[in-house]
Amino acid sequence: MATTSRTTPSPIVDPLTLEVVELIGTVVARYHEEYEQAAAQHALTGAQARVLGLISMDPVPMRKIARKLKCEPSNITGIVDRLETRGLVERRPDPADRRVKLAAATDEGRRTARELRGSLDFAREPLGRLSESERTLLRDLLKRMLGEDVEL
Amino acid sequence: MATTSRTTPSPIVDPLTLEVVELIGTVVARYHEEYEQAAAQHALTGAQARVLGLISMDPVPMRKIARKLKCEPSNITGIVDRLETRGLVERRPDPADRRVKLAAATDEGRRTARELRGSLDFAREPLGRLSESERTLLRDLLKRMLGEDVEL
DNA sequence: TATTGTTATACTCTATAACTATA
DNA sequence: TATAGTTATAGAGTATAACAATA
Repeated sequence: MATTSRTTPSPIVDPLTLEVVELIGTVVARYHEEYEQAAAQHALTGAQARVLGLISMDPVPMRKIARKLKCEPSNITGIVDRLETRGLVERRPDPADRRVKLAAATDEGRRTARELRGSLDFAREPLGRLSESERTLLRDLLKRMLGEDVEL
Repeated sequence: MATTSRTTPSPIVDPLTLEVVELIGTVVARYHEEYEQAAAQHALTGAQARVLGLISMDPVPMRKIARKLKCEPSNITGIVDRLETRGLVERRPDPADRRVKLAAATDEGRRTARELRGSLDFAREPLGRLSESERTLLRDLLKRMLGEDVEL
């Protein structure tokens, strides 16, 4: 212990809400940890894994990837460069607009993306502790929390 | 296309679980977005805000900060350097062990940390959509999910 | 003129390894 | 010898600004 600095619990938020926020913080930390770990198993960074996952179904214009990842388009250039060097992604022209380049997963890229999804333990480990009805409840609560109108 | 049968070791996950995982992904994204935004309002990076929040109550040894943030100790040096330059953090000797340096928030650092907590809308905005009983339910579900034994 | 992707630049975060000063 | 913190280094992500090709 050190200085006796009393910290004021800022805005008036009830203890229950604070507890839920803290729990969500724990979930967020756990989620990220597992995601980075799964990516690392394939020698990918988190950003690379996210981009690969994003384009693994259909080719996506560079600009659109940036919007989805909420970052500047110039960053995507580098990330796709590294994925392309590894043979997981390739750039294709867009027949409709010659300014656009589509980032598309190669066969190996799709395989890696699939394995990546599979190795995400988050579905099994923590969620496995809940029964089906509990998972349904959790789903509806999260949906309501995120703005979707769900009857509970 | 891999013709071998070992294509996907991914476990058969039911649609409900997948939906919950996806929802959690959305929560994680929203949480991060808000956190970075709150940090940016104080011209801090996410890592800086996390460190500042961590030491805002009591001084913490550099090594311990690294453990909490799950990163290498050498990284903390730089982050604390930048916080120190801004006058938000100071390094203090540990009377008990002269090898140890304690990172401690200054008065301004504590004020910033408090404002940071206050500007985290995550408590108000999404959680505000839930009633108190729903929040209680969510809390218990998250607790169970995270391993704490709770009777539901 | 506006948009797409890229390049160049600078900063931060990250891990690794080597160093110092203590223990 | 072992530990705490630092330095040096390199790679990656990020934002900004300027650029070429295309619309």
